Amino acid sequence: MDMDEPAKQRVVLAHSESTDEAQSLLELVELLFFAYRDFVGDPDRLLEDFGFGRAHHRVLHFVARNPGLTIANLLTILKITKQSLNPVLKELIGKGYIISRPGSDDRRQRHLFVSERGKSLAQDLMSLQTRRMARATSECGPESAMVARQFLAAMIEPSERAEALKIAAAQDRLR
Amino acid sequence: MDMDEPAKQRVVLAHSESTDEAQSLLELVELLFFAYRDFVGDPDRLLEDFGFGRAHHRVLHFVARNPGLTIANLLTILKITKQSLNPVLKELIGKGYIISRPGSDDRRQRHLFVSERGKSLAQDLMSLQTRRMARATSECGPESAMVARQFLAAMIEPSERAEALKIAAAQDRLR
DNA sequence: GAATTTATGTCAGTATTATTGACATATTTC
DNA sequence: GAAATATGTCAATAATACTGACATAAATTC
Repeated sequence: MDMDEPAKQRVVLAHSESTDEAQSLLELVELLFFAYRDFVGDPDRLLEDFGFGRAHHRVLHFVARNPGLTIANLLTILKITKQSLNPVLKELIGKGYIISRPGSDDRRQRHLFVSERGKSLAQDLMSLQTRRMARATSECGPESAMVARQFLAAMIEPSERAEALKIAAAQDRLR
Repeated sequence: MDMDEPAKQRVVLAHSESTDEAQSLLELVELLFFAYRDFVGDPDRLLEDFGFGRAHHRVLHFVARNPGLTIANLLTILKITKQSLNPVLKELIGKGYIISRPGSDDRRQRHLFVSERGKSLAQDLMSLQTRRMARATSECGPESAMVARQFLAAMIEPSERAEALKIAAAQDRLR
């Protein structure tokens, strides 16, 4: 590095903005990657025993949390196509984890519910993930969970945030 | 609810533990799902323009952040098999985003580096993700980022945590 | 009441990313 | 020289996603 070229150095600093700040953001990005990897790893192992995958987990989870959900609702939450959902949902219904009922109001719609079996599996999967959250909370202190909650919410796409918060705040019907 | 059956109520409470606590953990689980969905959504759109997928992103990212990484290192970080990595890495090398060099110490090993082109794409992808983190930080306050960092680290599998923190704390070589 | 729209279901073809198992090659270590 | 190690490769398979096309039933609109 040429010591007598201060202009060049200024350019470098301008490009990297505040280095500490940038480094902190980078760390958050990578820690989120690792945290999520382990967060989904727990349920993955249990799901294997049932011949299910992550896609089954997500469907079962949101149906358990939002009984009476329609197909269209579910597709919006999961952001997948009906063609992707179909085989997964069919399998969950076929194996008796989810129950589909035509709507009484609009009979074209299907309202989805978990069976006792589905409720039980959804609970087991959920408890693996809340356990991880509980451990992190106990390590970082109860206030940290509130901050983490706020921070995660702020990461959600603004246009989706209200909807996501509404779902997350759903009365817990799993117990 | 029968007001004169305190015993029953106690049983319910025992099963659900502290309801507020449980509800808070459930919310964290769901918010993490939505946050991560959007977190990976940004880069996905950019990657499409290059004919790359998420797998390419992860490889490019960790090579950019840890120049000289060996294949074995990379497999450990990503927790995938070499057969899964192979086509992705070959494509990144073939298109000139990553450079592979035999180790001078152990010539069986391959040391991976990003090219200028690879560095540039890695930067662009990273900035999409740090931007989201920056937005969340500005919404929740600078202290929140530190708490979020601690909380995410606590979510990582204890046996992996030291390694993950080491990687996340790597000097930023992207700029 | 006929025409259109909507909610769902289904088929076919394809892509990405992952797996296991088997085997090849080069290099290092014992 | 034999064994272990790091990487590369082939084949078969699976899970999860996509687009496009089309079918059906029910609701809505004209």
